[in-house]
Amino acid sequence: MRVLCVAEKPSIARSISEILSGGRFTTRPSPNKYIKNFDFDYPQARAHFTVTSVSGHLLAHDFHDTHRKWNSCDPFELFDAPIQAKVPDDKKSIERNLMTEARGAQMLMIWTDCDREGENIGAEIARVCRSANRNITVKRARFSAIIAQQIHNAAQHPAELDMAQAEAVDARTVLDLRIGAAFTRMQTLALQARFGDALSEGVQSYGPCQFPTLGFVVARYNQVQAFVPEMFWYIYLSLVSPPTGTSGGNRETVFTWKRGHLFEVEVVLALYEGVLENPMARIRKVTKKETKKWKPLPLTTVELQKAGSRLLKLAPKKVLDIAERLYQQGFLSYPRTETDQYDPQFDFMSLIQKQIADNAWGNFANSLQQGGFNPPRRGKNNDKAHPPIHPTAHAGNLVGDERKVYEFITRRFLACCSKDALGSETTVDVVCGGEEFSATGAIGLIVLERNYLEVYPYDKWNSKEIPDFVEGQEIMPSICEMREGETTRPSLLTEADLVTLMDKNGIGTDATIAQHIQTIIDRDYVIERMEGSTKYLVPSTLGIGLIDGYNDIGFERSLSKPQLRLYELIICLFVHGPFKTERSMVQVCERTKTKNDMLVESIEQYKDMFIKAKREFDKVIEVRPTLVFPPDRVDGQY
DNA sequence: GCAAGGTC
Repeated sequence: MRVLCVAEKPSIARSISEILSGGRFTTRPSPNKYIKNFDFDYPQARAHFTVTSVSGHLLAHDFHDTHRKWNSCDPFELFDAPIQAKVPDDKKSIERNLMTEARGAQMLMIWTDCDREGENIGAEIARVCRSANRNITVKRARFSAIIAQQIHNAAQHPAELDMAQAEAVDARTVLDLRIGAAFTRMQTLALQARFGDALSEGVQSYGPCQFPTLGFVVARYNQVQAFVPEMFWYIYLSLVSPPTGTSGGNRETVFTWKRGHLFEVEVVLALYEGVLENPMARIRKVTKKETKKWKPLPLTTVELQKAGSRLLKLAPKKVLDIAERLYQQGFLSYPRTETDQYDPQFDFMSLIQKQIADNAWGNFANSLQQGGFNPPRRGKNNDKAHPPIHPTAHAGNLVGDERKVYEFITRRFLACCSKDALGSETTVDVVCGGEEFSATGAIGLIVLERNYLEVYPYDKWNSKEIPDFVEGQEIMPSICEMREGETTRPSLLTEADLVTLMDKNGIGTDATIAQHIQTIIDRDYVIERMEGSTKYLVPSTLGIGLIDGYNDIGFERSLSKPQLRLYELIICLFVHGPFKTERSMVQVCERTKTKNDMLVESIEQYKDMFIKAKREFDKVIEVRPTLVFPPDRVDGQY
């Protein structure tokens, strides 16, 4: 029997071939320069295998020519306009390859990633192969890691494609296109009609991911604007001790007030006067305990992007692009992963070995090999497809940002394989005039073993010595004052904050979060502002106008707030059928519609929102154009 | 000139 195996990407096709053939396969070119066909016998299944791949989705969806031109129709028609799925020109060679290979095979085995999109790509592959060979048997190999045992098992016990998941992705695709195109054209054309091309250049896009993303930025901005500082008062108590042998200058030990700070000045004043009456402080308790600073978790895509923004000062999109390049050069593992736990069989030692050559961290790698190795911590996430991001080869010649990203990932990997840092923390509890104070944490810390910190300078943990105190000892504070302060304004969002929010709310995927942030910047909805060394995201007048505008309309289901997107409901229905657990879904599901009814109904809901939005949109830009553009632009001085 | 999702 001849079996045609098709993976989602060329690298997986090669890995599968290596494992199943034990390294004995022949390679044939395909009409596509990135894709190779691998041939070998697989006696375990008494078959001849050909393994090839696609490169992500084969099909692209768009409207017909009759609706593709912006002025060809009212944007509203896009909710019902026919959508065609076709193989774009640059993928035609991939399609040709599949058809040729399918003609000579009795079985098609789908090896796409085991996620929803993978199921959909699998269905695309099956359609193409069946068009060339209508009798071909279609099977699905299920695997969660590129490990020999799993790959063999998948090859020998193939299952079926999950068409429900594949259809759910079709629903998502169609909804994204309809909603995105309709709202984008409506917004853009309305602004152009009111302000002309010169004022309103570019595209004012709407998308079910980019708008909630913008919504986060605007919500934080509004919080910052609405903030009113509040006064508070507290008692400041400290002891200044003379310098010791090693440290120059006086050392001040601050005892923080157990009450923190209070907002009633009279109350603090009364307590403070009590302290002043009897200012001698008595050491109530001295506690010394071992403490740890935990080494970092194995690296996921989202964490890489956050760290890249916070530590390396690179935009999330840029970090991901660089990681992708390094992956293609063979320096890194696959950079899009949600997994923060290593497989128990993972071969750490040979990867650590490869880093011994490095000038900066080679010695540390060596120490891990000489008994310093400890298994990495295990996080809670596993996408069952890819391991955490780690270096796969030593790269000595990188420069600039590539070097920075590679260095971070490598140091992170070595840190994961090391030990937690150990320290000893002293807490001193003090009573003064009936009030309790204590000095603790960073103040009384002695770092005993730096361990992973030696290779991971991104974490800071430094000793801060505290004078020796004895229980029962009485001291006269050097400073005992009532001080005042103000609550501080929340800060604007950073890119790292935004990545966290999107991740938590399920906006986009690990591979697309960075793109959505880039989109709202490219659209001039958001401006990056540097303050010191931190980059903050500030919404533009346009961004605020759009979000506040939609919020003011008061949709039942907001177009701008993070939420379970409507089509997520449909996907759930496609995949699981009606369910009753989550409240937000109950309304929809109790009606027990069929899947197609659901799709039609949700399009109807979006149509209603569209009509309302268009009406309000026209009204807003007519009556208060400054909500959309800055006053100087509206007045023509721009 | 529109979306979001794959990947090269």
